[in-house]
Amino acid sequence: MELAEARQKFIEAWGKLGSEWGINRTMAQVHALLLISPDALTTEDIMEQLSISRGNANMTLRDLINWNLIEKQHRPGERKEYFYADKDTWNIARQVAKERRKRELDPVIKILDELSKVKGDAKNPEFKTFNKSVTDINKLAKNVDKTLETMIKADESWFWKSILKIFK
Amino acid sequence: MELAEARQKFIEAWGKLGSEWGINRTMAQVHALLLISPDALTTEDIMEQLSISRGNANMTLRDLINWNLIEKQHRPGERKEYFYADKDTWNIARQVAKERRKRELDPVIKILDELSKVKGDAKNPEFKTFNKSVTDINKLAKNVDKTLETMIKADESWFWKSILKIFK
DNA sequence: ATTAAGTTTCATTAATTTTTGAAAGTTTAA
DNA sequence: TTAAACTTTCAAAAATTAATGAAACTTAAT
Repeated sequence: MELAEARQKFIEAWGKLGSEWGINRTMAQVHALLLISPDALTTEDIMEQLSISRGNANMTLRDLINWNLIEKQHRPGERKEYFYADKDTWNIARQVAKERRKRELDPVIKILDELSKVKGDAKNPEFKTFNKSVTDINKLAKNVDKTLETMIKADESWFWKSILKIFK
Repeated sequence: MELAEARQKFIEAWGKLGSEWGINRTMAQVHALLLISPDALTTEDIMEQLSISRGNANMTLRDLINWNLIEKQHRPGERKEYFYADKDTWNIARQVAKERRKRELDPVIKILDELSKVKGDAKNPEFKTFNKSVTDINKLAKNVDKTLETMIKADESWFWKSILKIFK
């Protein structure tokens, strides 16, 4: 396979995975493109290589910056802005984990905590079932939360060494 | 908070979380409703409680069955079909992990394996960057895959005890 | 065989999400 | 200042995804 074709496939695959996981396809594709670009790219480069509009490119780049996955670079004597992606896969994974935890898991845990407190008649099957499901899911969510917390702080080789050791 | 209100909130929260993770909101809500229902429900019950159409209810229930999250039940002397959700949270988590791994992670690993094999000029920065990103992501994806594999097979208390022990 | 109860399908409609592109806004150098 | 280079915004359009509901289908009891 030619490098050009392989690059294209990578961008597509990353875009597809992104969209299956609630991340807009273009955002994932722009990220993929930057990941395999040795040098920082301009908005124009990105628009051209992915055939997307200026508005779309701009919004997407802003989002990626907010997720801390790419950074703006400036070059002396130039007005243009360049965008560069952090190439450290472990940083990327941690960053994504961090953002999604904050935006999605934490709010749910907050609600589950509240719902765990709801009181009711211990004889009422409807209450019992509700209570058990909520409590159980809450516990699971908290375990996931703690694990993510550790992962976010952890050094990559240590993390996988530890995980894979128990699971060998 | 009243039980009825709490149930409503739970259904909403589960629906929202689902949609953020690429699972259709209605599917997550039907699952939530069944999770907090002590007895199996009919299509009619579900249509009514969530105000959705018969077609939508039917498709959603079929999907949930395919994900192995709910089961059809029949009662002697009755034509109606009843739907009942597995209430074991750990089973649910494993089941979801299993399905998403099969549908989403495995195909990406397959592509990454192919892309890792692409040969190129070791002096070409474009090739070097591509190769490094693909190889690194591939390693990460395989570690995740192994961890999921273990989780899918594991007993809950063992799994969290092991994980949280290293991370305490 | 007929019918009534229940289930499934799928073309159409509705809702949501994403993208466009032109206009407005900013910045910097002359 | 002015104007060129570049960035941002956002209303409208397009694309995608989900939901509806009526008709077709299935099943089982009479």
